[in-house]
Amino acid sequence: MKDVHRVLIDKLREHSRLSADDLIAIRDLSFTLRELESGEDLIRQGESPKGAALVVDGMLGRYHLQRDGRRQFLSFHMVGDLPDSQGIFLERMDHSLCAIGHAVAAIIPHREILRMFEARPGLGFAIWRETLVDAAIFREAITNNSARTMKARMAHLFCELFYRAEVSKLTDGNSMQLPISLAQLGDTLGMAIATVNRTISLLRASKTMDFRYGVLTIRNWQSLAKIGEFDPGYLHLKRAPAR
Amino acid sequence: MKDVHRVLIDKLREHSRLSADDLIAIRDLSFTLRELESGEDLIRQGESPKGAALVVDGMLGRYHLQRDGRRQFLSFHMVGDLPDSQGIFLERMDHSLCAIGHAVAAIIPHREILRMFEARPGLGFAIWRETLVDAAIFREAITNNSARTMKARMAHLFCELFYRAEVSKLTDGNSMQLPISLAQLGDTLGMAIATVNRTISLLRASKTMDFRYGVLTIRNWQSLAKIGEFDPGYLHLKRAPAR
DNA sequence: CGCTTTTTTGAAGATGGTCAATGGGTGTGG
DNA sequence: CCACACCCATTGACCATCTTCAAAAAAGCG
Repeated sequence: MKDVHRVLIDKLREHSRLSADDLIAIRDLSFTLRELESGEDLIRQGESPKGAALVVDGMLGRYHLQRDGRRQFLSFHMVGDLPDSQGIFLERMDHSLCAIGHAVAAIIPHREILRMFEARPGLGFAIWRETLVDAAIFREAITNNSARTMKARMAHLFCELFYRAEVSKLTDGNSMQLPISLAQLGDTLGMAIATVNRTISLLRASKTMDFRYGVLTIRNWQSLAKIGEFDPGYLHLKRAPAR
Repeated sequence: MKDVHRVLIDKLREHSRLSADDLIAIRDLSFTLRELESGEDLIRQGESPKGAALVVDGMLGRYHLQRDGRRQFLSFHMVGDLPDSQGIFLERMDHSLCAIGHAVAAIIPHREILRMFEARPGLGFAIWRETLVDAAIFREAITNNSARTMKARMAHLFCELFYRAEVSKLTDGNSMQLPISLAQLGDTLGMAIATVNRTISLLRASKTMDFRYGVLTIRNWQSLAKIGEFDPGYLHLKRAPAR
């Protein structure tokens, strides 16, 4: 069984110093586990959650549901992320949250989180910081989907996901689990599924990466990062991987 | 002379209740005024600001500077906004901030803001909430630039700007100041300048809006909102305009 | 009033979307 | 164990849209 509190602690320690009292405060948080099958929604646009989700296993994705029923994916979240921490202060969800592949989330009641913030402001600042990095990732997505070529766009997304996974020790050598379909990639990068396929073929041909069976493999990080114009500064990480 | 503290108080009151002590804490904040001419940078990508800017007059814009020198605008900020409040917790700027037309900003030292958060957590929550709405606006921009037609994209941007301006009482009837060039609109929406012009012509022809001489005029809000698929929910405003 | 910047318009070409068909892999039920 | 069905990936062809390039008109500025 996974230590849920530990997952949060490790995540916050990626950038913030936690005191002994901070650790106690985190360990005091209660939660309920929720297991999700691939594609299942954890919360939907318009709803008002009473708790915040912590990714404990697998991956979650945020998406806007459009009028015509199509989806626009906004971001992907891995173990340790708090993908709907905004719900603590914003009443209604302006987007939905679903499982990308099989996933497990711990739901922590807002009221306990707020109590923790009052008692230990530093923890509030640490989580605030998380939400700010989130925003930086959104900003980068705006630029990615608005100003880059299809090839660069896709390379950038893969670079970001792999880099973040590596920082959180979720990679396996040069590979990582990424149980996402081409259609979902299209809904993320704003391209038609045919283009997604052709673009992936191009990247494969360039020997910089491979993506098959829900597994992303990096073959040449330097080249891939160059193609995707990937500069990890916007992730605001203190402890960057060696690459 | 404008009352800088009042600008911030009014902004926070758009969604948060402030106590008498909160008001005192805000009034205790010191600041330095900075006047910017059109296009001038307030802070650049990579720098580490020591204070946060509050828009006191005019408009500021955030943008990514790309390798090839082109810009991608990320958001626009009006009187009352704190466009770089993220700088309080994130060391380095991952984007730049410039004046859109003539503008005035008040720079408030981070250290005083942090002291205020410790003393009055509720004010921290109010500003945190601001940064979360910011993130929601970024999310909407991802969807806008990735999944909408050129016409819808532009209509949506104009709807958002006008709606936000109206909430902050910055409109003049059906018009607002928007001293932005077509080239900048292109760098915002991810379209070539020729397309920007042709798209604006389309919207003009539809009698839903006009945009000339740095002034945006709404002629038919309902239609424009429909064209842009604009639903203000993501702005998380408590007090919505009558429209 | 002359200069610069911005807007406007036209035409050609590139790019990506749409549509349609094929193939591979997996799971189910007979 | 095989047949079938379904989902997803793959590929090709055509077409619509947007970008690029170029040039003229209009507006802003000293």
